Amino acid sequence: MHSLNNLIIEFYDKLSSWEQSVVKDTGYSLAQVHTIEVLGSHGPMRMKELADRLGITTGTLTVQVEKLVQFGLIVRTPHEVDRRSILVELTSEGTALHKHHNRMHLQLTEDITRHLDPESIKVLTQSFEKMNREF
Amino acid sequence: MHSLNNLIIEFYDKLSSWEQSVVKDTGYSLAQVHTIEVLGSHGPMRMKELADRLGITTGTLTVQVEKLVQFGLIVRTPHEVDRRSILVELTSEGTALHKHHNRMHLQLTEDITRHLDPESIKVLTQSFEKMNREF
DNA sequence: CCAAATAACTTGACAATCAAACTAATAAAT
DNA sequence: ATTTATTAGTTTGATTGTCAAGTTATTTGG
Repeated sequence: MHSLNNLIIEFYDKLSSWEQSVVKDTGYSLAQVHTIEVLGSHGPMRMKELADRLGITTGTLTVQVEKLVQFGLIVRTPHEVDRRSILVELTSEGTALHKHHNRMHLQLTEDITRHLDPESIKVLTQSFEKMNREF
Repeated sequence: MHSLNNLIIEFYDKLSSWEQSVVKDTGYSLAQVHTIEVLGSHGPMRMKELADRLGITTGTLTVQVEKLVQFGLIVRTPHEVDRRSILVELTSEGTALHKHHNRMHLQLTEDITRHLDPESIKVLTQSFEKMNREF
């Protein structure tokens, strides 16, 4: 258990470093790419929901979104029923960035699992499913 | 492979959120606790090495270390042979913080793996070992 | 209908960060 | 051995990410 704990911490650290270097190559900041990632994987959403998912306040997000709009990565559209809200969604350029980032992630997953046999990958997948449920 | 990739991303996200909330409870910042963690798990080291491990510049670290010294979590001692260098190490209070944080991590690991059978834990451990080697 | 809650925005104040310039010490080259 | 280049750490100035608190517009609940 102790060693598994250390391995998880090490895994997390290495993933952080990897993410940082991959993001740097895009020319956008970590916070910016993270925002794109959330929108890309969950679809358009309100400011409030996006802020919650990112773990930041809506005040911070307002500024962040402003920049991403200027970059042409996202657009703001009024919410159809709630006029207080606005929907944030990716432009085609934002979608392209998300897809690119996703491909990097997939490539990493392939790279780090290349010495695992099919049975281990199966157990690993099931274990991640169970662990993710317990957070 | 695709689903494993998504599970890893989800795992990473959840671990990030967990870390953020656990760190917030300590009253110290994420960057500060991270510094303590590295010193706690690798022992005293020079500024340069610490900066490299944290993925920041020595300029940033100088400021960061200054604060941690003021908090009484770390101390600076001159390097015995290289007079350009400084060794940074945890005080007993810093060590206590590290131990506390470590216990939180261990508890989390126990919590998220509680529905895994011993054989899965074994495979999971081996898989993490192999994956960590491939980064 | 009105009070309370909610969504987004604005502003002011800090952290954290980097790059570049700087000092001191060591290592390398000739 | 003397000079040159490299390395360790610090300082400074600018930028980014962040929050808390206050603002406005809208919706919801009593």
